[in-house]
Amino acid sequence: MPGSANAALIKGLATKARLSEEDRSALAALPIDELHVQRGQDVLREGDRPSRSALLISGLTCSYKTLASGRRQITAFYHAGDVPDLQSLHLDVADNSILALVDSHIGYIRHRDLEDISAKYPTVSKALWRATLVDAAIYREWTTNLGQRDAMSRMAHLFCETLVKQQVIGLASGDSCMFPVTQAELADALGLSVVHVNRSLMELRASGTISFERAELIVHDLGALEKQGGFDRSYLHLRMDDHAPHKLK
Amino acid sequence: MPGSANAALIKGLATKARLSEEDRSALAALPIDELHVQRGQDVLREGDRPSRSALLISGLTCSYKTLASGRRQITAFYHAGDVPDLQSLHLDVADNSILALVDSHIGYIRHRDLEDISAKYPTVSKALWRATLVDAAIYREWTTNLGQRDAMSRMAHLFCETLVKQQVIGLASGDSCMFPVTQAELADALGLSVVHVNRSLMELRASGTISFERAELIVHDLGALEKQGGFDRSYLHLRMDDHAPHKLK
DNA sequence: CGGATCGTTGAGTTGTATCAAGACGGGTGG
DNA sequence: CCACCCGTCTTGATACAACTCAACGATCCG
Repeated sequence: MPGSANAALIKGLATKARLSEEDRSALAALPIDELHVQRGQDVLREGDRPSRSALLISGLTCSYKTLASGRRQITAFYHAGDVPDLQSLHLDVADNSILALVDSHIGYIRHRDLEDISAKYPTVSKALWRATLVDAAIYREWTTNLGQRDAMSRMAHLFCETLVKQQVIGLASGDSCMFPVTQAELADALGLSVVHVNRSLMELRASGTISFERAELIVHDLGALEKQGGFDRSYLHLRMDDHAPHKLK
Repeated sequence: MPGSANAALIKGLATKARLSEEDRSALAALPIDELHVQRGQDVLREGDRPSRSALLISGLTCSYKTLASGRRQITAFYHAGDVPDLQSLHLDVADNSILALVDSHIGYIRHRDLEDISAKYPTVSKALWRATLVDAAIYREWTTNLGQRDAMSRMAHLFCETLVKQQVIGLASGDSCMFPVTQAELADALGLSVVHVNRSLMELRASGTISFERAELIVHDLGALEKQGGFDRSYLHLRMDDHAPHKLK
């Protein structure tokens, strides 16, 4: 189905930047090579020099860094419509890897095509730039999350972020969404041990604010969860204006 | 002295992106309002909607976030030639504050002027974009640092980063540089308590790899420090080609 | 049925935080 | 010039959050 990849791109970008009709039709014409990657497969490896960026059409990916010690830090999760390595457009060698956490559908967009469209449509260029700036804002928030909050709050914060991101792209139903990560992956994202993730998770569940089973996150009390995580969505820089009221609380 | 601010900007950008002669002369003509800020003064506050970005001409600034709990996370340090809030060019409301850690000299560049120059000189636009991408890469590394390394290694990593950044802009003499931060500020950057920063610092000093007194960082054994911190400069995406061999090890 | 992955639990250890207090130095005002 | 204050650094004692190691249970799948 040609164009579905472009639709995902446009939808994702639209949550991060303003797109005119002209921008949309230009983006709709962008050539995108689609392919499937299986769970556990790397989409990009640290040190690569890609000539194209990977759009996530469906599924879930993360970027991560591996240390000499063998430890791993997940630095971000990406959902449908995100371009996890958009920065590779201008940063020649990748400083992180990207991994599919579940079977995913991705689309490759050649850097040359991105540069062409950027040159021709300044507002598209601005939108892409802005998308990378939003990613950066999220990294800042993660740094803060890891540096200042304890295990429970960190986890609550991550769950809030995940829910909101998916609500915005219409992948959540009410206050629940799919989040197919193992506790080991949560541990790597939160800078905690697996055991401690397990305990914090059970504590969160016991408090009645969330359920998290079989890859599904159900938030029973978003207010409580946001409070617990010190979550304030403004760092996501969402464009709420023309976005339908996705049950904005 | 007109132009010294522009020179700082060009020098800083040149470490992060390739600039043609044409780019340089365009940047040299950019209007920049200079002013001094005193130590402890905010250059920008979370929630602001600036219409200009702040170039750091001399001194030291950091970006930080304050939590409801009163805790604070420093998310980055900025040196001469950096533009700490360049992202505000496209991100309307600031999600962090910026603070002068010592008396500093900064220059304001109007967003309108940046947009004009970007429209006219695509390679300048690309250079600015790339500068924000390098910042993002550093945030990713910090997330990893906070999530995966223990106190000593975190600190070693930060010292390596600080030294290398200053070597690149010519502010270091050999393997030492000024780094006028208090231990409390280090604590906020590293996600540690002041007491623990003090102890880790003394341990680092005792190991003979560094000295850190009266705002001066002296690295006696860079190899050992890099090893301790698991430091690999590639995430800084430095352009080493036309940069004089600043004692590149 | 056996193996693999993932989640859960227990026990003991370690890294880091907190609280508290003293030491040092630079600046200010009497 | 001294006395004092304030910010910073240092040190000790204690508490706790999070880690490690180890084992077991539950699923799922071939």
